[in-house]
Amino acid sequence: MKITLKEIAKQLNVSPTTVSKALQDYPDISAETKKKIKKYAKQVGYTPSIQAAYLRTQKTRIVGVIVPNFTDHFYNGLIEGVIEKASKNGYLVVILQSGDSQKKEKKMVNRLLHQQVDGIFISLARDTINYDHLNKIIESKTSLTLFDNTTKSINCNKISFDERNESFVATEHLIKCGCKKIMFFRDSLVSQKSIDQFIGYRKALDQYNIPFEKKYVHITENKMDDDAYEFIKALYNSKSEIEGIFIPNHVISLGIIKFFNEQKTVFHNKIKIVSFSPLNGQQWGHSNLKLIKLNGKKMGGKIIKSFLNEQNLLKMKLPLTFSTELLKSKENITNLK
Amino acid sequence: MKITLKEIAKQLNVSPTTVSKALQDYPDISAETKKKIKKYAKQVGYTPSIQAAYLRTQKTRIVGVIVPNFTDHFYNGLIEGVIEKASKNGYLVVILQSGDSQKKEKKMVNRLLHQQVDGIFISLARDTINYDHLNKIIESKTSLTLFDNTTKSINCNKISFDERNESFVATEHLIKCGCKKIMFFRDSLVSQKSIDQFIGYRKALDQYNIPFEKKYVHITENKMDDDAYEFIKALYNSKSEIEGIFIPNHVISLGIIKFFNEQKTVFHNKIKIVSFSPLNGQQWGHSNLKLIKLNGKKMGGKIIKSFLNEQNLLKMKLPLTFSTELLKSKENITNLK
DNA sequence: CTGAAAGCGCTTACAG
DNA sequence: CTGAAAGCGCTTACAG
Repeated sequence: MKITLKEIAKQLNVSPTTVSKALQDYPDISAETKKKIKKYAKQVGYTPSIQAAYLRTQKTRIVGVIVPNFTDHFYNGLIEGVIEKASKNGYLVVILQSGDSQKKEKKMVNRLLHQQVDGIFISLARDTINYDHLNKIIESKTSLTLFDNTTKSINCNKISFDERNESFVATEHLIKCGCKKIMFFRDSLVSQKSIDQFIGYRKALDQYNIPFEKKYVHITENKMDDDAYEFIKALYNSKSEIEGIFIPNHVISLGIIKFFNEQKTVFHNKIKIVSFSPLNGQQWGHSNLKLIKLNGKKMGGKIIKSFLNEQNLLKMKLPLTFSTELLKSKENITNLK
Repeated sequence: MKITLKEIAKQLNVSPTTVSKALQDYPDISAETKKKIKKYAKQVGYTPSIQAAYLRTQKTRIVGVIVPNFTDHFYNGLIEGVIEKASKNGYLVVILQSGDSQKKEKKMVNRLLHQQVDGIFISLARDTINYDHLNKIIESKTSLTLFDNTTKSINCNKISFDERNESFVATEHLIKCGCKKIMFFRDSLVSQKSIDQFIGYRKALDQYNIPFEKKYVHITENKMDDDAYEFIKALYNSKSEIEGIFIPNHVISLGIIKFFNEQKTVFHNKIKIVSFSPLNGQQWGHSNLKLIKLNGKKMGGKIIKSFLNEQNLLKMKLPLTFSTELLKSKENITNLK
C-alpha cells in the first residue's frame, strides 16, 4: 500500500541509493536523473518515512513543550506561538502539562526523551528545585530551552520576561497612584520567577521609602484562584486598610476579579489593582484594575527560533553558545486612574 | 552512550532475541531468565527505542489533534482532556490548529500522516466541505475520530454535543422568559454543527408558534468576536426591538459581552442572552446572561477512549465498528431571570 | 555519475 | 526454552 524507496527504484530501474540521493539533492547525481526521480516521486506522492529515516538521522522532527498548566491563558497563547512557528519549519509539537509539580515534570521529561524528540522546552514547575532531569536532557544531546520560569543552575537557552523590572514598574505605579499599603501575591517561595517578582516589588517599596511589611505578602496555595478569592474575601470582611494590590499572575487575578464582580460597588473604587495578564482588561469591568499584558504567543515564537538556531549549530558541528533573553511586557501601565 | 538491546544481550551473554522477548513477557522465556533480564534492564535504565520498534510494529505512540482555533477556551479544555488521558495510556499528543480553513486542515492531515501517527482527531473547520483528506486517513489505516463539528459523510467514531437539542432548549428558554424576537448567531452555513444548531433554534420557534424571521439570523464572518461586537453595537444604535439572543459559540459571545460591559446599564436589563460557553458566567457581570456549559475536558477524554477502543480491535484483528456519541451540556438553564 | 553493501535498533517467524 | 536470521525503510561511506 504505502509506497517505499525501494519500490520507486524498481519502477524507475535505478538503485535505491540513487533515489535517496536524488531526493536529497546530492551533487553527485545528474540533473536529468534527479528530475526524472523527483517527478515520479511527486506523481506517486512519495515522502520518505520519518520513522525509518530516524534510525540514521537521529531526528524525529518532533519537539515537546512542558507548561505548568493550561488554566493560565498565557500558556495557551504561548503554545499557539510555538505550534505556529514550529509548523512552518516542519516540526510537530507535543504538549504536556506538569501541574506545577516537579515529580510530574520529571516523568514527562523522561517520556519525551524516550520518544527521542529533537527539542524540549520547559517552563519549570513552581516547586522544582532539583535539576537532574534537565541535565539528563543535555547529556542526551537534546536541545533544551527554558522559558518563563527558568533557573540559573542550568546552562541552556532561556527566554523570560524581565520580571524584576516589570514588578518594579507595577509596584511603582501603585505607589504613584497614592497607595502605600500594597499587597503582593506570591505563588512560590522557590521559583526564580517568583523570587524576581518579589525583588522588584521590594525594590519599588525601598525606593519610595515605604516600609516592607510581611503581612502584605500572601502565598497562594495549590488552587491559586480559589485561594486568592478566599483571601480577598476575608480581607474585605476584616475591613483591611489595603490600598493597592499587585498580582503577578493571571490565575490569581481570576480569583480576585471574581470577588470584585460579586461585590460590585464597595471595594471597586477603593482598591487599585495591577495584574500581569494575557487578556484584555475591558472585559472584566473593573475600572481600578490595570493589566500589564504579557504576550505569550511572541514568546512561543522566540522559543522555536532559539531551538532552530541550536539545531543549525549542531548540524554545522559548531560549538553551542547559549543566550538568555529578557522580554518586555506589551504595554506600560499608564491609564490607571 | 545510549544503551541498546544488543548491548544488554552482550552483557548478559544471551541473544538479543531473548532480551526482546523477556522484556515483552513472551511466554516461551523462562521465569528466571526474564527476571534476570528485567532486573538488568531496569538497572541500566533501558527502554526500547520507539523509533526503531516502529519499523516492525508500525506504531509511533503519537496521536494528533486538529482544532479550528485556540481562541475558544472550549478547545483548550478539550486539549487538556485529550492530553491527560493520552498520557496515562502512554501516548504523546501533537496539537495543530486549522484556523477554520479547509485548506490548512488538509495540509495538517498530510503532515500528521507523514509522521505516521497512530490516530488523528479532528473538529472540522467550519468551511470544510470536501472529505478526501479524511478518506485518506482511513485508507492509511490510521484511527480517525471526529469530534464537535463532524460530518455524516464519513464513517468513523464521532463525539459531539447534541446540538439540536441544546439549541432547542436554549431557544425555548428565551421564549419562556417572554422573548419573541430572538436573534441567532451563526458561524457557518455549511458545517454540520451550525446546521444542527439552526435546526434546534427553528424547531423551538415553530413549537411556540413564533414566526421565523431571516433578519434575526446573523452570520459572523472571519473575526467572529469583532463581527459580533460591531453587529450588536449597530443593533443597539438602531433601537432594535430584539428581546433575546441565542449565541451558540463562545468566541462570538466574547464580542457581545465586550459591548455589554461598555454599556453597563441600558441594554443590560432589556435583553436576555443565552450562550454556549466553557466558562463560568459570574465573571462576566451581566445578570441577564446565561451560559450553557460545555465540558471540553470530558469530551477530550472520550476521544481518547474511543481511540483506545479502536486500537484494541485492531490489535485483536477484529472488525472495526464505529459509534456516534452525543453529549449533553453540563447544566440545564434554569436561573435566567 | 551510479550502485552494492552495511547498518541504524528493534521484532518475530522459524528452527532447534 | 533459546537463538540465528531476515527484515522493517531508510542513509551514507565506499567502490567503481
